[in-house]
Amino acid sequence: MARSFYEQVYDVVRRIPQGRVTSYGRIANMLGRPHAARAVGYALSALKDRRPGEGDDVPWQRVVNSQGRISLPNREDAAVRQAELLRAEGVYVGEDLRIDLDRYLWEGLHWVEIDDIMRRS
DNA sequence: ACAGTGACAACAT
DNA sequence: TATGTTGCCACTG
Repeated sequence: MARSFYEQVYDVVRRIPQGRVTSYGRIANMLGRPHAARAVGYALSALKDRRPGEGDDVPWQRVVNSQGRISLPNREDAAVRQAELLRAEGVYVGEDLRIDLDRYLWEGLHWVEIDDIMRRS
């Protein structure tokens, strides 16, 4: 059976370089689901109740919305934590939790890598 | 099977 | 710019 959408999302996120960020929508596009941005956010949200030892290597803090803003409505504490994690790896995050995409945006994977993730790996 | 849920995004005001 | 609205989606009881 093919990998679940969530697993594919985690695989992509794991490949975001340290100090760079990308958006929910871009990840959805990379996986061939241009309209599944919301589901990507849902997948990352699911990490919060992961079982011990799994999902620890998913750098979820490197995913922001299309405007370059940290998107965690009704979760101020988590938003602040995400900002701190990003600053810790060299990304400038303003007081308004905004990030300059022209400077930190990760363009994404090459199709060969995408194919690898989609199939199996 | 089906309605509800959200860490989205594009568009309209 | 700042909200509000609408379309979309994978996953869950």
